[in-house]
Amino acid sequence: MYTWVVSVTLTLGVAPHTISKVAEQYKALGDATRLNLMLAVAAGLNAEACVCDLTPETGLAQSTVSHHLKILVDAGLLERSQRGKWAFYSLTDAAKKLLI
Amino acid sequence: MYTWVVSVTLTLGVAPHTISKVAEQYKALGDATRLNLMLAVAAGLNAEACVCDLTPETGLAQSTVSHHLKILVDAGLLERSQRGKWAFYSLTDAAKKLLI
DNA sequence: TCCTCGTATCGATCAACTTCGATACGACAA
DNA sequence: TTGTCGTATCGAAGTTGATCGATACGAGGA
Repeated sequence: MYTWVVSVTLTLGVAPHTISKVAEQYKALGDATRLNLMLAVAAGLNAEACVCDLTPETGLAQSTVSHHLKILVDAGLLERSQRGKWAFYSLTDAAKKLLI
Repeated sequence: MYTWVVSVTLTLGVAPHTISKVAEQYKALGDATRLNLMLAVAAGLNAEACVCDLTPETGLAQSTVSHHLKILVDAGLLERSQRGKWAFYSLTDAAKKLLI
């Protein structure tokens, strides 16, 4: 009984093995703290931000913010680039497509 | 230090009090089982499906499927309509906008 | 080299989530 | 009314997740 799977693949272009990856991205965005982090990065100068700026925004511990950022990077929604002592995060193309 | 919040409100149209609602929708989609349920509903005849059809698809217990459907309804992604003994679920407009 | 600062990782704690079986509810048929 | 069938709710068990403080790591400056 995989008829609906075939239909989805054809009409929506979603292959079964990519569903878990998409679910991972949705799950990463499905937390108010992480969604705020994404919006803060998007609103930052040059659409990027470092942990030192993000941490005060959230009111959470620095280790917690770093943990959330890692989840977003693993989901393919953020990119990390080290410049000097600072780590800058920016949105990936996949994130821009997902965020409205 | 709410400058970025204002910026987001203006450029993306996301008011702070709606962020948690959006996060709830993303969280609802951030589960492979629920994402499959959404796709199964979308691929169903007339873009709707009843629990009796959905349960065999997932391989999970009927009570578990019913629980996931409730989460999707609470998030505003599915609509429930009772017809006779059967409960039919269909996608809301919000869900159609979120799913690519 | 040694120290400082920004960031990541670790371990623990508490809350939230997923799943199940059992059971209750509601609509229809006999 | 009584029984059956589809669905929702409940309670419990095990898993996952969010958060923190402490600490380790790494780059730059003194």
